[in-house]
Amino acid sequence: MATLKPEARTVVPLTSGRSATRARILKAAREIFFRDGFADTNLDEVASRAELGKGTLYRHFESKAELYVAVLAAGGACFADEMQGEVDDTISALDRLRSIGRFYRRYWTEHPEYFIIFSAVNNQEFIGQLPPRLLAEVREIWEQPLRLLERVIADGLRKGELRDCDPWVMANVIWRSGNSAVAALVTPRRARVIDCSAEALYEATLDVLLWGLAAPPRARS
Amino acid sequence: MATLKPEARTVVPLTSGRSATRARILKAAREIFFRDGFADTNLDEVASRAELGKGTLYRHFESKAELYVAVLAAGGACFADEMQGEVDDTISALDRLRSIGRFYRRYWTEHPEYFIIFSAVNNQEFIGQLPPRLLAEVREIWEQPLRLLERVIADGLRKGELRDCDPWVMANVIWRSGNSAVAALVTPRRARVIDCSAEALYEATLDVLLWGLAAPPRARS
Amino acid sequence: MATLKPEARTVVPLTSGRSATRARILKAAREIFFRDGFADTNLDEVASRAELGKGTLYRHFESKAELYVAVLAAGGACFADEMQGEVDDTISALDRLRSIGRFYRRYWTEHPEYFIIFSAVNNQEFIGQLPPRLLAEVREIWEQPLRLLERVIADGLRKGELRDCDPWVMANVIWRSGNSAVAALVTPRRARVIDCSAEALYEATLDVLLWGLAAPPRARS
Amino acid sequence: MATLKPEARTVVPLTSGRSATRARILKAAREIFFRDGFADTNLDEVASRAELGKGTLYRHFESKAELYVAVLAAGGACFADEMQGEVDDTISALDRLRSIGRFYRRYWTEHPEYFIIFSAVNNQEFIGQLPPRLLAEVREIWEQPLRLLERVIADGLRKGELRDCDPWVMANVIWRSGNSAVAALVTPRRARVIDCSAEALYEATLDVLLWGLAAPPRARS
DNA sequence: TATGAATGAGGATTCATTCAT
DNA sequence: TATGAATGAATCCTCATTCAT
Repeated sequence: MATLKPEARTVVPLTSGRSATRARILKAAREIFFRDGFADTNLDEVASRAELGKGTLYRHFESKAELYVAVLAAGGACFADEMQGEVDDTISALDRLRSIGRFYRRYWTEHPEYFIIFSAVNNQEFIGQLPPRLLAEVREIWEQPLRLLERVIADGLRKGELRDCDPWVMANVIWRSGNSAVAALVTPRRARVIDCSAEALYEATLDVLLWGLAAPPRARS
Repeated sequence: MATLKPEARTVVPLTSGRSATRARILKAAREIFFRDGFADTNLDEVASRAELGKGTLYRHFESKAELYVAVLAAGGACFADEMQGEVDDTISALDRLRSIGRFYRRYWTEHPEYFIIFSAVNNQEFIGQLPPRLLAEVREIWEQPLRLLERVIADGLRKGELRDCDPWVMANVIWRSGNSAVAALVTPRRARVIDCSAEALYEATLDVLLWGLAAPPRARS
Repeated sequence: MATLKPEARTVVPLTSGRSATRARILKAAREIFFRDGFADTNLDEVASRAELGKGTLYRHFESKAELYVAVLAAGGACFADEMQGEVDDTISALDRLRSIGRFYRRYWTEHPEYFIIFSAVNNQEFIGQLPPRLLAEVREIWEQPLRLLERVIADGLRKGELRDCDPWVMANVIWRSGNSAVAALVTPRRARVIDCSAEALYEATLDVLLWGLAAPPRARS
Repeated sequence: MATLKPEARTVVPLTSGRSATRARILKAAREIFFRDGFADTNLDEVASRAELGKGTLYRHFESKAELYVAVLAAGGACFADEMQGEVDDTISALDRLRSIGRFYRRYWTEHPEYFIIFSAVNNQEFIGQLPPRLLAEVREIWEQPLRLLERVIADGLRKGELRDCDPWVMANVIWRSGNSAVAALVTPRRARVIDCSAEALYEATLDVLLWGLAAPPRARS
């Protein structure tokens, strides 16, 4: 409101300027996409939640799909970074997988928006409409965590901790089964088709997958 | 106009009259919903594919959502019936689960439309828009196969074939993980976010789940 | 308002039914396109002038451009028919050209809308945006009068009434010069860039063209 | 800010400062207006082609229309100057008209942008939107060449070289017919409604007009 | 019952113009 | 003076639903 002194200006950038606007749009978009899904999200509402004019959205993102993917990319980048940090190379592959499973649960429970948004893409809700360029971008973002899983599995195989399998295929099995369990965690109970404790479901999924992966004879608790 | 006596209903020719029209609508709707998803399905196209006037749709179904659920119900009824017929009580629980897994794969591969349509609901694509009555209907339809799984698991536990678990929770684990693998089977490769052989993925999922469930010591091939 | 007797219904079609709606849209569109030009025409206004919902326009015409061309086609068909009727084969080619010139003036003065609309296309105002199919349609419509001119000129050449020329090229010369003079007639004086009596301009154009075409020695008034 | 003394203006470097910026805007605007027409021209693109900020446009021109007219004015001033230089008072009026016709062809072929832009105004594409002040400006610019034509014609009449006519009206006839032929020259063939050799059309137009103007008996080649 | 024309709210996107820096 | 981010009115088009016939 009041005129700032020149020096004060360098403090402002956090709440104004191009990147701040972009961040506000992403935040608002994430919230609305999460609540309403891609098809039912109204960009007018995104704009007004971001306290910006509608046109401003288009100065930062070329289209609704582009905005969606940008939200997804932001979430994916975060996720991949944190997941990487979670992996402890000093423990067994099975324990690493278990700790990834715990991280997975914690992360998505704390950021359900990203999961739902990612999930929509993963479930081809609107994949058909996505221009190839954006599809490629989404792929790149989400391939990283899977490659990390693949590496852990390959390591476990080398050390004889795991039953024989194709690491890439098994990474996909874990990823998809894990997602299906997380989906229960982040979906409000009244919106779920089948009623079942999401916590128990998640634990059981993790347990079955680890048992199913482990090489006999067992040395686990 | 007047309520018909039950016997009178069976007299109505199967290829004309109210029920035949309904069937044509359901068929057309199933095809288009499958191809385009709920949001992008245009009822004009459904009507013209059914070779019916658009108004006719509304004489048989109250709304687009109602039509969607009716398609889903038809698919679910079919599925539950066939799945029931597949279960052979003379074999072990693990083998029964494996044979259900095979059936699952075969059924959805032959009827991908139903899977996609079911999947959309399952993934809360538009659950928010579904009136509670329709949601309840969907629930009832899809609970049957899960209850069947639950019974097989409970039986396996009784006979000591399986590791200790909550049958209902484990039925949900299998159901969700299985769905996540089927999703890969019925999604065209170019539309999948992550590239992985769907057949290998399905087999690996089935294998891991069964290993994970089986009680040690193992007696399986 | 009051219920009509069944017999009376057959009288109604002129003001209701699909073709009547189409006609109302064409009329409204012609008026607004005439007044505002293609780019500045608002289809909402067309709809409300036609006393129809906006969506109705799209049940009859696929797009704004399609509607524009339909208006043009209606005008062009009328024009070609009447022009054909105007040609009297018993008189000399020069006199036939003169009478076509008179017809031209009369017709466009009575239907300035069509001229303006045609003119916009002719002056490539939005030709670039026109899908090839529509461009071809426009071409076909407007080629007819030119072919008629070409025939009259060729006939005059055969009879030695006209100076040597390429009939198709000369038809184009007359058509374009004629149009440029008609443009003055149908443009309100205040909107014209250069102030000049439109009537005198038209007469002088006709006179110069005919003199310029006639073979010497002259036998004209 | 303050009014500069006339001498001071010539001191401003030609490649920087206010007038150079203005020139760059005009050049960019001319190119884009030419390619896209008034309605479809995007000022963002003009600014970026001029390698200037968008706001800068508004420091030099009050509005899009104002910019359009400025482009037009620049072209018109050029044209009038060169046309004036082309007229050779030592030859006959008919020959002077013919040489103007040649100049006309050459000039517009070399500067199609100006012609298209001028043409758009001439064809009232957006005359309705033009504030009266700008319309007056356009009029003044384009009246000069017509007055020059008028003088040549009046001279020809005085010397008995031309058939009797109103010089101002006839100047308008030549101007409009000439424009209609130039239009063919500067319009890419695929964009023309009617297909006809533009060169032949131009020559034929010139020929017919001169024959039509010349007083009999003829003494022309 | 079947029809299909009509509806109009709704939504994505564009762009000339403004204004704080 | 130059900038370019922000604006928001404007506009084309879609489509689920209604209703007169």
